[in-house]
Amino acid sequence: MTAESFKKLKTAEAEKISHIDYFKIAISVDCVIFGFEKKELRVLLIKSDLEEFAGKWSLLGDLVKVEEDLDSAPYRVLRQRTGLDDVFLQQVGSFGAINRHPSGRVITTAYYSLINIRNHKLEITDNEVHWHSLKNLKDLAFDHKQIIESCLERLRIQIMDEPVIFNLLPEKFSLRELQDLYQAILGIKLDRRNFRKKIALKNWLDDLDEMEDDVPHRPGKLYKLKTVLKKNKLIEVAEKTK
Amino acid sequence: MTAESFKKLKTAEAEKISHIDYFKIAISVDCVIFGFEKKELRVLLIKSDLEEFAGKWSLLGDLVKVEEDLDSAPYRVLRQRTGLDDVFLQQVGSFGAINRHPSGRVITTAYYSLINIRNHKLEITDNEVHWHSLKNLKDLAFDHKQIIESCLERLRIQIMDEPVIFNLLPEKFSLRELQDLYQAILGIKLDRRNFRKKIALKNWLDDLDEMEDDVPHRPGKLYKLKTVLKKNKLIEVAEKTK
DNA sequence: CAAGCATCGTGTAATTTGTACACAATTCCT
DNA sequence: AGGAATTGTGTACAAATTACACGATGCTTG
Repeated sequence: MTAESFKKLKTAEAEKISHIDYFKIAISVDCVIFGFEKKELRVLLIKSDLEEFAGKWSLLGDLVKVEEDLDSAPYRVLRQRTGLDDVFLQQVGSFGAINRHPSGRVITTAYYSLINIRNHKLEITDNEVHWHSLKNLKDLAFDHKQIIESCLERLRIQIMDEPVIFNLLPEKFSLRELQDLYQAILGIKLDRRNFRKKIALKNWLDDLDEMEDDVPHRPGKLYKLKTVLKKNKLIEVAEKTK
Repeated sequence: MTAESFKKLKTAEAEKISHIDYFKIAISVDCVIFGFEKKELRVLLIKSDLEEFAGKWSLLGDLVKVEEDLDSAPYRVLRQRTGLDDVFLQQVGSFGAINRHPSGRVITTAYYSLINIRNHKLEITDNEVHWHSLKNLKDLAFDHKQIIESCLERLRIQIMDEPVIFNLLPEKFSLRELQDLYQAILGIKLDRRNFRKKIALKNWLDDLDEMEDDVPHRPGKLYKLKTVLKKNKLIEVAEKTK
Protein backbone atom coordinates (compact mmCIF):
# COMPACT_ATOMS: atom_id res chain seq x y z
CA MET A 1 0.00 0.00 0.00
CA THR A 2 1.26 3.45 -0.75
CA ALA A 3 2.10 6.01 1.85
CA GLU A 4 -0.51 8.28 0.42
CA SER A 5 -3.35 5.84 0.73
CA PHE A 6 -2.03 4.86 4.09
CA LYS A 7 -2.24 8.39 5.32
CA LYS A 8 -5.81 8.57 4.16
CA LEU A 9 -6.38 5.42 6.15
CA LYS A 10 -5.02 6.91 9.33
CA THR A 11 -7.02 10.05 8.83
CA ALA A 12 -10.04 7.88 8.31
CA GLU A 13 -9.47 6.17 11.58
CA ALA A 14 -9.32 9.46 13.39
CA GLU A 15 -12.41 11.03 11.86
CA LYS A 16 -15.33 8.69 11.85
CA ILE A 17 -17.04 10.40 8.98
CA SER A 18 -14.38 10.00 6.34
CA HIS A 19 -13.71 6.60 7.83
CA ILE A 20 -16.66 5.36 5.90
CA ASP A 21 -15.03 6.33 2.64
CA TYR A 22 -12.20 3.92 3.18
CA PHE A 23 -14.04 1.02 4.71
CA LYS A 24 -16.92 0.70 2.34
CA ILE A 25 -16.05 -2.81 1.30
CA ALA A 26 -16.98 -5.77 3.43
CA ILE A 27 -14.97 -8.96 3.31
CA SER A 28 -16.30 -12.46 3.66
CA VAL A 29 -15.10 -16.01 3.31
CA ASP A 30 -16.94 -18.81 1.52
CA CYS A 31 -16.32 -22.51 1.97
CA VAL A 32 -16.58 -25.04 -0.81
CA ILE A 33 -16.99 -28.20 1.20
CA PHE A 34 -16.47 -31.33 -0.83
CA GLY A 35 -17.68 -34.75 0.17
CA PHE A 36 -17.87 -38.14 -1.52
CA GLU A 37 -20.87 -40.41 -1.48
CA LYS A 38 -22.33 -43.00 -3.84
CA LYS A 39 -19.43 -42.64 -6.23
CA GLU A 40 -20.09 -38.96 -6.67
CA LEU A 41 -18.31 -35.86 -5.59
CA ARG A 42 -20.64 -33.60 -3.67
CA VAL A 43 -20.64 -30.12 -2.33
CA LEU A 44 -22.39 -28.83 0.75
CA LEU A 45 -24.80 -25.98 0.08
CA ILE A 46 -27.28 -24.00 2.08
CA LYS A 47 -30.53 -22.41 1.02
CA SER A 48 -29.98 -18.74 0.58
CA ASP A 49 -32.44 -16.59 2.43
CA LEU A 50 -31.66 -13.39 0.70
CA GLU A 51 -34.73 -12.03 -1.02
CA GLU A 52 -32.71 -11.55 -4.19
CA PHE A 53 -31.73 -15.20 -4.22
CA ALA A 54 -34.93 -16.77 -2.94
CA GLY A 55 -34.82 -20.50 -3.49
CA LYS A 56 -31.23 -20.55 -4.65
CA TRP A 57 -28.41 -22.44 -3.04
CA SER A 58 -25.25 -20.87 -1.76
CA LEU A 59 -21.96 -21.68 -0.12
CA LEU A 60 -21.42 -21.52 3.61
CA GLY A 61 -19.79 -18.24 4.42
CA ASP A 62 -19.68 -15.28 6.70
CA LEU A 63 -18.14 -11.88 7.09
CA VAL A 64 -14.61 -11.86 8.43
CA LYS A 65 -14.38 -10.48 11.92
CA VAL A 66 -12.04 -7.68 12.80
CA GLU A 67 -10.31 -9.71 15.43
CA GLU A 68 -9.70 -12.87 13.43
CA ASP A 69 -7.12 -13.83 10.82
CA LEU A 70 -8.49 -14.20 7.33
CA ASP A 71 -7.37 -17.83 7.19
CA SER A 72 -9.07 -18.57 10.50
CA ALA A 73 -12.46 -17.35 9.39
CA PRO A 74 -13.38 -20.41 7.30
CA TYR A 75 -12.55 -22.69 10.23
CA ARG A 76 -14.92 -20.67 12.38
CA VAL A 77 -17.62 -20.83 9.72
CA LEU A 78 -17.30 -24.57 9.49
CA ARG A 79 -17.33 -25.01 13.23
CA GLN A 80 -20.33 -22.78 13.75
CA ARG A 81 -22.39 -23.98 10.85
CA THR A 82 -21.66 -27.69 10.75
CA GLY A 83 -19.92 -28.53 14.01
CA LEU A 84 -16.90 -29.65 12.02
CA ASP A 85 -13.51 -29.08 13.50
CA ASP A 86 -10.03 -30.01 12.49
CA VAL A 87 -10.76 -30.30 8.81
CA PHE A 88 -8.69 -29.86 5.71
CA LEU A 89 -9.07 -26.31 4.41
CA GLN A 90 -7.17 -24.38 1.82
CA GLN A 91 -7.45 -20.93 0.34
CA VAL A 92 -8.21 -20.88 -3.37
CA GLY A 93 -8.80 -17.30 -4.41
CA SER A 94 -10.63 -14.07 -3.90
CA PHE A 95 -13.62 -12.88 -5.83
CA GLY A 96 -14.45 -9.23 -5.96
CA ALA A 97 -16.49 -8.14 -8.96
CA ILE A 98 -18.32 -4.95 -8.11
CA ASN A 99 -21.78 -6.39 -8.41
CA ARG A 100 -21.27 -9.90 -7.13
CA HIS A 101 -23.32 -9.16 -4.03
CA PRO A 102 -26.73 -7.61 -4.64
CA SER A 103 -26.85 -5.50 -1.52
CA GLY A 104 -23.45 -4.00 -1.16
CA ARG A 105 -19.82 -4.30 -1.92
CA VAL A 106 -18.50 -7.58 -0.59
CA ILE A 107 -15.26 -9.21 -1.58
CA THR A 108 -15.01 -12.86 -0.69
CA THR A 109 -12.13 -15.22 -0.26
CA ALA A 110 -12.91 -18.81 -1.19
CA TYR A 111 -11.60 -21.87 0.61
CA TYR A 112 -12.06 -25.48 -0.21
CA SER A 113 -12.50 -28.18 2.32
CA LEU A 114 -12.47 -31.96 2.10
CA ILE A 115 -14.47 -33.97 4.57
CA ASN A 116 -15.63 -37.50 5.01
CA ILE A 117 -19.41 -37.36 4.88
CA ARG A 118 -19.93 -40.44 7.03
CA ASN A 119 -17.44 -39.71 9.78
CA HIS A 120 -18.39 -36.15 10.35
CA LYS A 121 -22.02 -36.07 11.21
CA LEU A 122 -23.09 -32.56 10.51
CA GLU A 123 -24.69 -30.61 13.30
CA ILE A 124 -26.80 -28.44 11.17
CA THR A 125 -28.18 -25.55 13.11
CA ASP A 126 -30.24 -23.26 10.99
CA ASN A 127 -31.18 -23.29 7.35
CA GLU A 128 -31.58 -26.15 5.00
CA VAL A 129 -28.24 -27.67 4.25
CA HIS A 130 -27.75 -30.36 1.64
CA TRP A 131 -25.12 -32.30 -0.20
CA HIS A 132 -25.39 -31.63 -3.91
CA SER A 133 -23.95 -33.65 -6.73
CA LEU A 134 -21.60 -31.51 -8.77
CA LYS A 135 -23.29 -32.59 -11.96
CA ASN A 136 -26.50 -30.66 -11.88
CA LEU A 137 -25.56 -27.52 -10.10
CA LYS A 138 -27.59 -24.59 -11.16
CA ASP A 139 -29.38 -21.64 -9.72
CA LEU A 140 -26.63 -20.86 -7.32
CA ALA A 141 -26.63 -17.55 -5.52
CA PHE A 142 -23.94 -14.92 -6.11
CA ASP A 143 -20.96 -16.08 -8.14
CA HIS A 144 -20.90 -19.30 -6.19
CA LYS A 145 -21.04 -21.51 -9.24
CA GLN A 146 -17.85 -19.93 -10.50
CA ILE A 147 -16.24 -20.23 -7.10
CA ILE A 148 -17.03 -23.93 -7.00
CA GLU A 149 -15.50 -24.37 -10.45
CA SER A 150 -12.29 -22.73 -9.30
CA CYS A 151 -12.11 -24.93 -6.26
CA LEU A 152 -12.75 -28.04 -8.28
CA GLU A 153 -9.99 -27.08 -10.65
CA ARG A 154 -7.63 -26.65 -7.72
CA LEU A 155 -8.71 -29.95 -6.23
CA ARG A 156 -8.00 -31.76 -9.50
CA ILE A 157 -4.48 -30.44 -9.61
CA GLN A 158 -3.82 -31.10 -5.98
CA ILE A 159 -4.85 -34.74 -5.84
CA MET A 160 -2.26 -35.62 -8.45
CA ASP A 161 0.72 -34.87 -6.25
CA GLU A 162 -0.35 -34.38 -2.70
CA PRO A 163 -2.09 -36.85 -0.41
CA VAL A 164 -5.14 -34.73 0.26
CA ILE A 165 -7.76 -36.94 -1.27
CA PHE A 166 -7.83 -39.17 1.80
CA ASN A 167 -9.69 -36.51 3.71
CA LEU A 168 -12.71 -37.57 1.67
CA LEU A 169 -12.47 -41.23 2.62
CA PRO A 170 -12.96 -43.19 5.83
CA GLU A 171 -9.92 -44.26 7.80
CA LYS A 172 -9.92 -47.64 6.10
CA PHE A 173 -10.67 -47.95 2.42
CA SER A 174 -10.14 -50.24 -0.53
CA LEU A 175 -8.28 -49.36 -3.69
CA ARG A 176 -11.57 -49.52 -5.55
CA GLU A 177 -13.03 -46.80 -3.38
CA LEU A 178 -9.94 -44.71 -3.92
CA GLN A 179 -10.12 -45.20 -7.65
CA ASP A 180 -13.81 -44.36 -7.74
CA LEU A 181 -13.01 -41.17 -5.92
CA TYR A 182 -10.26 -40.16 -8.30
CA GLN A 183 -12.59 -40.87 -11.17
CA ALA A 184 -15.37 -38.80 -9.65
CA ILE A 185 -13.06 -35.84 -9.15
CA LEU A 186 -11.30 -36.01 -12.47
CA GLY A 187 -14.39 -36.96 -14.42
CA ILE A 188 -12.62 -39.71 -16.33
CA LYS A 189 -12.22 -43.48 -16.13
CA LEU A 190 -8.91 -44.88 -15.07
CA ASP A 191 -7.38 -48.22 -15.88
CA ARG A 192 -7.43 -50.34 -12.77
CA ARG A 193 -4.06 -52.00 -13.12
CA ASN A 194 -2.26 -48.79 -14.01
CA PHE A 195 -4.01 -46.93 -11.26
CA ARG A 196 -2.87 -49.40 -8.64
CA LYS A 197 0.65 -49.32 -9.94
CA LYS A 198 0.75 -45.56 -9.74
CA ILE A 199 -0.65 -45.42 -6.24
CA ALA A 200 1.80 -48.08 -5.11
CA LEU A 201 4.60 -45.94 -6.53
CA LYS A 202 3.57 -42.92 -4.50
CA ASN A 203 4.00 -44.92 -1.33
CA TRP A 204 1.21 -43.17 0.52
CA LEU A 205 -0.56 -46.23 1.88
CA ASP A 206 -0.18 -48.84 4.55
CA ASP A 207 -1.65 -52.26 3.88
CA LEU A 208 -3.87 -53.14 6.83
CA ASP A 209 -4.13 -56.89 6.23
CA GLU A 210 -7.85 -56.56 6.56
CA MET A 211 -10.64 -57.10 4.11
CA GLU A 212 -13.79 -55.25 3.20
CA ASP A 213 -16.79 -56.98 4.69
CA ASP A 214 -19.76 -55.01 3.48
CA VAL A 215 -19.61 -55.45 -0.25
CA PRO A 216 -21.84 -57.67 -2.42
CA HIS A 217 -18.90 -59.22 -4.21
CA ARG A 218 -15.40 -60.42 -3.58
CA PRO A 219 -13.93 -58.13 -0.92
CA GLY A 220 -10.73 -56.21 -1.48
CA LYS A 221 -7.90 -55.41 0.86
CA LEU A 222 -8.16 -52.39 3.12
CA TYR A 223 -5.55 -49.67 3.30
CA LYS A 224 -4.98 -46.52 5.29
CA LEU A 225 -2.96 -43.40 4.70
CA LYS A 226 0.51 -43.66 6.23
CA THR A 227 0.45 -41.93 9.58
CA VAL A 228 3.48 -39.81 8.74
CA LEU A 229 1.62 -38.17 5.89
CA LYS A 230 -1.52 -37.54 7.78
CA LYS A 231 -1.38 -34.41 9.91
CA ASN A 232 2.01 -33.32 8.70
CA LYS A 233 0.96 -33.04 5.15
CA LEU A 234 -2.16 -31.14 6.00
CA ILE A 235 -0.23 -28.60 7.95
CA GLU A 236 2.33 -28.20 5.21
CA VAL A 237 -0.37 -27.68 2.66
CA ALA A 238 -2.20 -25.25 4.84
CA GLU A 239 0.91 -23.21 5.40
CA LYS A 240 1.69 -22.95 1.75
CA THR A 241 -1.42 -20.92 1.28
CA LYS A 242 -0.67 -18.41 3.97
CA MET B 1 -22.57 -15.37 3.40
CA THR B 2 -25.30 -16.21 5.83
CA ALA B 3 -28.61 -14.47 5.93
CA GLU B 4 -27.92 -13.42 9.46
CA SER B 5 -24.68 -11.69 8.71
CA PHE B 6 -26.24 -10.25 5.63
CA LYS B 7 -29.01 -8.67 7.62
CA LYS B 8 -26.45 -7.13 9.88
CA LEU B 9 -24.84 -5.80 6.77
CA LYS B 10 -28.01 -4.15 5.56
CA THR B 11 -28.66 -2.65 8.96
CA ALA B 12 -25.15 -1.37 8.93
CA GLU B 13 -25.74 0.36 5.68
CA ALA B 14 -28.77 2.09 7.03
CA GLU B 15 -27.29 3.30 10.28
CA LYS B 16 -23.95 4.94 9.84
CA ILE B 17 -22.87 4.26 13.38
CA SER B 18 -23.09 0.52 13.40
CA HIS B 19 -21.82 0.64 9.85
CA ILE B 20 -18.39 0.98 11.28
CA ASP B 21 -18.69 -2.36 13.02
CA TYR B 22 -19.03 -4.20 9.78
CA PHE B 23 -16.65 -2.28 7.61
CA LYS B 24 -13.66 -2.14 9.88
CA ILE B 25 -11.43 -4.03 7.53
CA ALA B 26 -9.79 -2.31 4.61
CA ILE B 27 -8.82 -4.24 1.52
CA SER B 28 -5.81 -3.62 -0.65
CA VAL B 29 -4.00 -5.21 -3.54
CA ASP B 30 -0.26 -5.70 -3.81
CA CYS B 31 1.68 -6.36 -7.00
CA VAL B 32 4.71 -8.57 -7.21
CA ILE B 33 6.22 -7.32 -10.44
CA PHE B 34 8.87 -9.63 -11.81
CA GLY B 35 11.45 -8.60 -14.35
CA PHE B 36 14.56 -10.21 -15.80
CA GLU B 37 17.92 -8.51 -16.22
CA LYS B 38 21.53 -9.61 -16.21
CA LYS B 39 20.55 -13.25 -15.86
CA GLU B 40 18.67 -12.55 -12.66
CA LEU B 41 15.03 -12.51 -11.75
CA ARG B 42 14.12 -9.20 -10.17
CA VAL B 43 11.21 -7.71 -8.37
CA LEU B 44 10.11 -4.10 -8.37
CA LEU B 45 9.96 -2.53 -4.92
CA ILE B 46 9.29 0.89 -3.53
CA LYS B 47 10.68 2.56 -0.43
CA SER B 48 8.06 2.43 2.24
CA ASP B 49 7.34 5.76 3.82
CA LEU B 50 5.44 4.47 6.76
CA GLU B 51 7.13 5.48 9.96
CA GLU B 52 6.89 1.91 11.21
CA PHE B 53 8.76 0.66 8.16
CA ALA B 54 11.22 3.51 7.66
CA GLY B 55 13.90 2.48 5.22
CA LYS B 56 12.23 -0.80 4.30
CA TRP B 57 11.10 -1.83 0.87
CA SER B 58 7.57 -2.79 -0.02
CA LEU B 59 5.42 -3.94 -2.90
CA LEU B 60 3.40 -1.59 -5.02
CA GLY B 61 -0.14 -1.61 -3.79
CA ASP B 62 -3.15 0.42 -2.92
CA LEU B 63 -6.54 0.19 -1.33
CA VAL B 64 -9.26 -1.22 -3.52
CA LYS B 65 -11.80 1.38 -4.53
CA VAL B 66 -15.47 0.87 -3.99
CA GLU B 67 -16.25 1.30 -7.64
CA GLU B 68 -13.65 -1.05 -9.07
CA ASP B 69 -13.48 -4.82 -9.43
CA LEU B 70 -10.93 -6.48 -7.21
CA ASP B 71 -9.12 -7.88 -10.23
CA SER B 72 -8.99 -4.45 -11.85
CA ALA B 73 -7.29 -2.79 -8.93
CA PRO B 74 -3.79 -4.15 -9.61
CA TYR B 75 -4.00 -2.93 -13.22
CA ARG B 76 -4.81 0.52 -11.93
CA VAL B 77 -1.95 0.39 -9.45
CA LEU B 78 0.48 -0.55 -12.17
CA ARG B 79 -0.79 2.09 -14.51
CA GLN B 80 -0.68 4.83 -11.91
CA ARG B 81 2.61 3.96 -10.35
CA THR B 82 4.69 2.83 -13.30
CA GLY B 83 2.81 3.88 -16.40
CA LEU B 84 2.57 0.23 -17.41
CA ASP B 85 -0.51 -0.89 -19.22
CA ASP B 86 -1.56 -4.12 -20.86
CA VAL B 87 0.62 -6.32 -18.72
CA PHE B 88 0.37 -9.91 -17.60
CA LEU B 89 -1.22 -10.05 -14.17
CA GLN B 90 -2.58 -12.91 -12.14
CA GLN B 91 -4.09 -13.27 -8.72
CA VAL B 92 -2.09 -15.43 -6.34
CA GLY B 93 -3.69 -15.26 -2.93
CA SER B 94 -4.97 -13.16 -0.09
CA PHE B 95 -3.14 -12.37 3.09
CA GLY B 96 -5.02 -11.35 6.15
CA ALA B 97 -3.24 -11.98 9.42
CA ILE B 98 -4.64 -9.64 12.04
CA ASN B 99 -1.45 -7.75 12.62
CA ARG B 100 0.07 -7.69 9.19
CA HIS B 101 -0.50 -3.97 8.89
CA PRO B 102 0.81 -1.88 11.78
CA SER B 103 -1.86 0.79 11.69
CA GLY B 104 -5.10 -1.01 11.13
CA ARG B 105 -6.77 -4.08 9.78
CA VAL B 106 -5.95 -4.47 6.13
CA ILE B 107 -6.40 -7.62 4.13
CA THR B 108 -4.47 -7.70 0.89
CA THR B 109 -4.82 -9.70 -2.28
CA ALA B 110 -1.55 -10.38 -4.03
CA TYR B 111 -1.04 -10.43 -7.79
CA TYR B 112 2.00 -11.26 -9.75
CA SER B 113 3.01 -9.54 -12.92
CA LEU B 114 5.62 -10.30 -15.55
CA ILE B 115 7.12 -7.48 -17.53
CA ASN B 116 10.01 -6.92 -19.84
CA ILE B 117 12.25 -4.45 -18.08
CA ARG B 118 13.73 -3.00 -21.27
CA ASN B 119 10.57 -2.58 -23.28
CA HIS B 120 8.51 -0.99 -20.60
CA LYS B 121 10.32 2.10 -19.49
CA LEU B 122 8.91 2.88 -16.11
CA GLU B 123 7.42 6.27 -15.55
CA ILE B 124 8.18 6.51 -11.93
CA THR B 125 6.23 9.27 -10.31
CA ASP B 126 6.81 9.45 -6.60
CA ASN B 127 8.92 7.41 -4.26
CA GLU B 128 12.08 5.55 -4.87
CA VAL B 129 11.40 2.53 -6.96
CA HIS B 130 14.00 -0.10 -7.71
CA TRP B 131 14.48 -3.49 -9.22
CA HIS B 132 15.79 -5.88 -6.61
CA SER B 133 17.46 -9.19 -7.15
CA LEU B 134 15.48 -11.93 -5.46
CA LYS B 135 18.59 -13.24 -3.80
CA ASN B 136 19.24 -10.73 -1.10
CA LEU B 137 15.77 -9.62 -0.19
CA LYS B 138 15.49 -8.57 3.38
CA ASP B 139 14.00 -5.89 5.49
CA LEU B 140 10.75 -5.90 3.59
CA ALA B 141 7.77 -4.09 5.02
CA PHE B 142 4.60 -5.91 6.12
CA ASP B 143 4.44 -9.57 5.14
CA HIS B 144 5.75 -8.70 1.70
CA LYS B 145 8.62 -11.13 1.83
CA GLN B 146 6.15 -13.95 2.32
CA ILE B 147 3.93 -12.64 -0.45
CA ILE B 148 6.85 -12.59 -2.84
CA GLU B 149 7.68 -16.18 -1.92
CA SER B 150 4.14 -17.26 -2.72
CA CYS B 151 4.21 -15.51 -6.05
CA LEU B 152 7.55 -17.03 -6.93
CA GLU B 153 6.24 -20.46 -6.10
CA ARG B 154 3.27 -19.87 -8.37
CA LEU B 155 5.51 -18.56 -11.13
CA ARG B 156 7.68 -21.66 -10.96
CA ILE B 157 4.71 -23.91 -11.43
CA GLN B 158 3.19 -21.84 -14.16
CA ILE B 159 6.22 -21.60 -16.44
CA MET B 160 6.33 -25.38 -16.73
CA ASP B 161 3.08 -25.68 -18.64
CA GLU B 162 1.88 -22.31 -19.78
CA PRO B 163 3.64 -19.88 -22.08
CA VAL B 164 3.78 -17.00 -19.64
CA ILE B 165 7.51 -16.67 -19.32
CA PHE B 166 7.74 -14.76 -22.59
CA ASN B 167 6.29 -11.71 -20.91
CA LEU B 168 9.69 -11.32 -19.30
CA LEU B 169 11.60 -11.37 -22.58
CA PRO B 170 11.84 -9.00 -25.56
CA GLU B 171 9.87 -9.81 -28.69
CA LYS B 172 12.87 -11.58 -30.21
CA PHE B 173 15.09 -13.75 -28.11
CA SER B 174 17.54 -16.60 -28.37
CA LEU B 175 17.17 -20.00 -26.79
CA ARG B 176 20.06 -19.15 -24.52
CA GLU B 177 18.22 -16.17 -23.13
CA LEU B 178 15.17 -18.32 -22.60
CA GLN B 179 17.19 -20.96 -20.83
CA ASP B 180 18.93 -18.40 -18.64
CA LEU B 181 15.52 -17.14 -17.65
CA TYR B 182 14.18 -20.58 -16.77
CA GLN B 183 17.30 -21.17 -14.74
CA ALA B 184 16.95 -17.88 -12.90
CA ILE B 185 13.36 -18.61 -12.00
CA LEU B 186 13.82 -22.24 -11.04
CA GLY B 187 17.15 -21.68 -9.37
CA ILE B 188 18.75 -24.68 -11.06
CA LYS B 189 20.96 -25.38 -14.04
CA LEU B 190 19.42 -27.07 -17.04
CA ASP B 191 21.06 -29.23 -19.64
CA ARG B 192 21.17 -27.29 -22.88
CA ARG B 193 20.38 -30.11 -25.27
CA ASN B 194 17.53 -31.44 -23.19
CA PHE B 195 16.17 -27.97 -22.64
CA ARG B 196 16.04 -27.24 -26.36
CA LYS B 197 14.40 -30.57 -27.02
CA LYS B 198 11.72 -29.87 -24.44
CA ILE B 199 11.00 -26.39 -25.71
CA ALA B 200 10.80 -27.67 -29.27
CA LEU B 201 8.25 -30.22 -28.12
CA LYS B 202 6.00 -27.58 -26.62
CA ASN B 203 5.73 -25.91 -29.98
CA TRP B 204 5.45 -22.43 -28.56
CA LEU B 205 8.01 -20.72 -30.78
CA ASP B 206 8.39 -19.46 -34.31
CA ASP B 207 11.86 -19.47 -35.78
CA LEU B 208 12.53 -15.98 -37.13
CA ASP B 209 15.45 -16.85 -39.42
CA GLU B 210 17.33 -14.03 -37.81
CA MET B 211 20.44 -13.99 -35.71
CA GLU B 212 21.52 -12.21 -32.59
CA ASP B 213 23.89 -9.37 -33.41
CA ASP B 214 24.88 -7.92 -30.09
CA VAL B 215 26.68 -10.77 -28.45
CA PRO B 216 30.45 -11.16 -27.95
CA HIS B 217 30.43 -14.70 -29.29
CA ARG B 218 28.86 -16.83 -31.94
CA PRO B 219 25.30 -15.53 -32.35
CA GLY B 220 22.29 -17.78 -31.97
CA LYS B 221 19.04 -17.90 -33.85
CA LEU B 222 16.22 -15.64 -32.77
CA TYR B 223 12.73 -16.84 -31.97
CA LYS B 224 9.45 -15.30 -31.00
CA LEU B 225 6.36 -16.61 -29.27
CA LYS B 226 3.78 -17.90 -31.74
CA THR B 227 1.25 -15.17 -32.30
CA VAL B 228 -1.67 -17.47 -31.56
CA LEU B 229 -0.42 -18.03 -28.04
CA LYS B 230 0.27 -14.45 -27.31
CA LYS B 231 -2.78 -12.49 -26.32
CA ASN B 232 -5.10 -15.48 -26.29
CA LYS B 233 -3.13 -17.25 -23.67
CA LEU B 234 -2.88 -14.22 -21.49
CA ILE B 235 -6.59 -13.71 -21.54
CA GLU B 236 -7.26 -17.35 -20.81
CA VAL B 237 -4.91 -17.30 -17.91
CA ALA B 238 -6.30 -14.08 -16.59
CA GLU B 239 -9.81 -15.42 -16.75
CA LYS B 240 -8.98 -18.54 -14.89
CA THR B 241 -8.20 -16.49 -11.86
CA LYS B 242 -11.41 -14.55 -11.83
C1' DC C 1 -26.28 -75.67 -4.23
C1' DA C 2 -25.21 -74.25 -8.90
C1' DA C 3 -24.95 -70.55 -11.97
C1' DG C 4 -24.14 -65.94 -12.67
C1' DC C 5 -22.40 -61.60 -11.29
C1' DA C 6 -19.17 -58.22 -9.68
C1' DT C 7 -14.99 -57.42 -8.35
C1' DC C 8 -10.11 -58.77 -6.92
C1' DG C 9 -5.37 -59.38 -7.92
C1' DT C 10 -1.78 -59.56 -11.02
C1' DG C 11 2.31 -58.79 -15.51
C1' DT C 12 4.14 -57.78 -19.88
C1' DA C 13 5.13 -55.53 -24.15
C1' DA C 14 5.22 -51.20 -26.71
C1' DT C 15 5.65 -46.32 -26.46
C1' DT C 16 6.83 -42.12 -24.69
C1' DT C 17 9.43 -39.20 -21.79
C1' DG C 18 13.46 -37.94 -19.13
C1' DT C 19 18.42 -37.91 -18.41
C1' DA C 20 23.27 -37.98 -19.14
C1' DC C 21 26.68 -36.77 -21.98
C1' DA C 22 30.67 -34.72 -26.33
C1' DC C 23 32.31 -32.59 -30.39
C1' DA C 24 32.87 -29.84 -34.36
C1' DA C 25 31.61 -25.19 -36.07
C1' DT C 26 30.97 -20.18 -35.67
C1' DT C 27 31.81 -15.51 -34.27
C1' DC C 28 34.06 -12.12 -31.58
C1' DC C 29 38.02 -10.29 -29.39
C1' DT C 30 42.76 -9.23 -28.96
C1' DA D 1 46.15 -16.36 -35.75
C1' DG D 2 44.79 -18.14 -31.45
C1' DG D 3 41.73 -18.24 -27.62
C1' DA D 4 37.24 -17.61 -25.56
C1' DA D 5 32.43 -18.24 -25.53
C1' DT D 6 28.72 -20.11 -27.40
C1' DT D 7 25.96 -22.53 -31.13
C1' DG D 8 23.88 -26.60 -32.92
C1' DT D 9 23.13 -31.37 -32.93
C1' DG D 10 22.13 -37.23 -31.48
C1' DT D 11 22.37 -41.36 -29.09
C1' DA D 12 22.10 -44.72 -25.47
C1' DC D 13 19.99 -45.84 -21.13
C1' DA D 14 16.55 -45.44 -17.55
C1' DA D 15 12.05 -44.37 -16.03
C1' DA D 16 7.27 -43.63 -16.64
C1' DT D 17 3.01 -44.26 -19.21
C1' DT D 18 -0.26 -46.85 -21.71
C1' DA D 19 -2.90 -50.69 -23.43
C1' DC D 20 -4.58 -54.88 -22.43
C1' DA D 21 -6.76 -60.34 -20.24
C1' DC D 22 -7.59 -64.02 -17.19
C1' DG D 23 -8.23 -66.99 -13.34
C1' DA D 24 -9.81 -66.60 -8.46
C1' DT D 25 -13.05 -65.17 -4.89
C1' DG D 26 -17.20 -64.11 -2.46
C1' DC D 27 -22.02 -62.79 -2.72
C1' DT D 28 -26.77 -63.23 -4.67
C1' DT D 29 -30.41 -65.51 -6.70
C1' DG D 30 -33.46 -69.07 -8.19
